Amino acid sequence: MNNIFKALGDPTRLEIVRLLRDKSRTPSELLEHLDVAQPNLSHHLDILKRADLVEARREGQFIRYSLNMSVLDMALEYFIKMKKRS
Amino acid sequence: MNNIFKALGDPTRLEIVRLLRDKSRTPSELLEHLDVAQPNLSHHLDILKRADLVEARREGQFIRYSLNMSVLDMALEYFIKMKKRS
DNA sequence: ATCGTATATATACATATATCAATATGATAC
DNA sequence: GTATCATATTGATATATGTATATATACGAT
Repeated sequence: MNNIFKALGDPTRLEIVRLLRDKSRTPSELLEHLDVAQPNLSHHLDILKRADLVEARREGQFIRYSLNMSVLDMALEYFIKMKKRS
Repeated sequence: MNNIFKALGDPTRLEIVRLLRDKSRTPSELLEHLDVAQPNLSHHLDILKRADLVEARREGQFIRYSLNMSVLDMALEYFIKMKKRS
């Protein structure tokens, strides 16, 4: 659980998640909206992938990244449970 | 927003939040449940406080920490909105 | 079919910075 | 003076970012 938050605890990655919220995108598409170097983006995507927040699937020449909703559900559940106890 | 996640992205702090979910506690009470040195706990509490996740109020000799529910609501909202777009 | 080239993405490496944990010290309330 | 808690400092480790390089795919020419 803390890995999910850790992955979200960076402004660039939070922005990536925001962009993927609308639709799945390729790294090069993401680069158009972000002010980071390409290898840097690649690294952030790797962290998000390892936290299971995003999924990658190859589409020919491209790789398409999308949000993993089930992990986002877990995070949502976390806060819902927190409320219940209070 | 990313500061909230950043604050939650550490196992010790997540455990502190879990403990405060039940009831507000003083640092010395928290220490009974955590395997960290006192100054270390103090530092973690400071991070949580700066992220507005917890509030501190002095009670004589003690300081009582409690969860700030409104910020937790914000986090909850964040994930709810994420779902809506998908 | 393979060779060369362009494009998309990842990896390696170096470096700066941030984070964490431990120890020591300081401040406040009793 | 003692208990509770915070702050400062230090050192180790992790993280973020940039540059350079490598890998994978696509595609056209031969």
